[in-house]
Amino acid sequence: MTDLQQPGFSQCNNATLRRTARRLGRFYDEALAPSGLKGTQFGLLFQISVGSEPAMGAIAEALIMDLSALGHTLKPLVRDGYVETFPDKDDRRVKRVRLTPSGQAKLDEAIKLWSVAQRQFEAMVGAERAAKLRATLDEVAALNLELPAAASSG
Amino acid sequence: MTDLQQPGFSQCNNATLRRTARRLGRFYDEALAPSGLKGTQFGLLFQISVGSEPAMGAIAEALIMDLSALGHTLKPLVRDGYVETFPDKDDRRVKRVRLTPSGQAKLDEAIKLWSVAQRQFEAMVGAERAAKLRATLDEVAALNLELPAAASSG
DNA sequence: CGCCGAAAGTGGCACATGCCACTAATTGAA
DNA sequence: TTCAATTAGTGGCATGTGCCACTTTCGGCG
Repeated sequence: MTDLQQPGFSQCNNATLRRTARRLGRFYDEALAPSGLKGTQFGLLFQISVGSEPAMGAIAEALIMDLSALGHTLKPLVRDGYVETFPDKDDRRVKRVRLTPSGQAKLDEAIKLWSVAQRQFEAMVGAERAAKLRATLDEVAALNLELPAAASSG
Repeated sequence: MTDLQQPGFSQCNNATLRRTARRLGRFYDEALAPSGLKGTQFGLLFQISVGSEPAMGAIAEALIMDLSALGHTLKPLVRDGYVETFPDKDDRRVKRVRLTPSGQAKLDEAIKLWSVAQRQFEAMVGAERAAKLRATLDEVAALNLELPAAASSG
C-alpha cells in the first residue's frame, strides 16, 4: 500500500469539507486574481449587492459568518472604496452596507472572471451534480446542530 | 425568475462550500473545545499520527494545503509540545514531523470529543448520506481544475 | 569538481474567521 | 422616567491560509 491520502483520507466530515474548500478556494481565487479580489471578497460583494442595503447582522447571518469576522473582512473593501457603510435611520446601533459605484463596477468585472471558473467547475463535475452538491451543502449549513447536552454528573 | 439568494443563497460552488465549512467548523470546534484544540489542529494531529513521521511536504499534499500555511499552522502545536520536527536522515532539506507522547495523549482525548460531534452530525444527516457527501467532496478535491488557457490575442 | 535549476522549507505580509470583553443604543418593565 | 436586559458592532488576540521572495540542499552535467 502506497500510503498517502487514501480514498477519503479522513472520516471527519469537517476535515473533508475544509480540505475541499482549500482546493476550490485556490481555484476560484486564481480565476478572480485579475480583479484583485479574493473569492471571499467576491462572495461578500455579491451578497451585499443582492440585498437592500443590508445591515451587518443580516449579512453575517446570510453568510453564516461571525459578526466580528464580517467586520474584519469588510475592512479591506471599505479601504479600497468598494463598499461604504452608514447608520440605519431608525436604529443607530445598526450599520448598513452598500456598494459604491466603484464597487459595483468591480463586482461586474469579477463576475465575468468568476463565470469562467464556475463554468469550468461545472464542466468537470456536471451542472446537475454541482447543483445537487450545493443543495446538500446548503442543507447541512441549515442544520440545527447541537452537541448532546453532556449529562453532567447524573 | 426572481429567486436569487435565499434557498441556495448563491450559485457559487466556492461560496456555498465555504459557508458550510464555517458552519460545520464552528460545530466541531465547539465539540473539541474542552481539549483546547481547534478542528484544524485536530485534523493535522490526526494526519500526522496516521503517517510514518511524514515530511512537511507530504502532509501539505495530503491535506491540500500550502506548504507555508502548514508551517504556520504547525507552530502552535510545536509550541504547546504536541508535535516535534526533525531533519530527514538522507535529505537535509526535508523536515519530518511526529507527535510527542503528550501530543498522542491529546489526540486520544480529542478523538473522544470529536466522536460526539461526528456521531451527532451523522445522526442528523444519515451516515449513508454523510459518507456520500465526503466521497463527493474528496472527488472534487481530486479534480485537476485548470482555468481555460486565456486565448490571448488570436 | 563546480555550476545551474529543481525541491523543501522559512518568514513576512495580507486577509479570513472566531471568541471574548466592551461600548452604545434600544426595549421593556417597575 | 429610570434602570436592567438585550441587541448590534468594535477591537484585540490567536489561528488558519496563501503568495512571494529567499536560503539551503540536492541532483544532473560538462
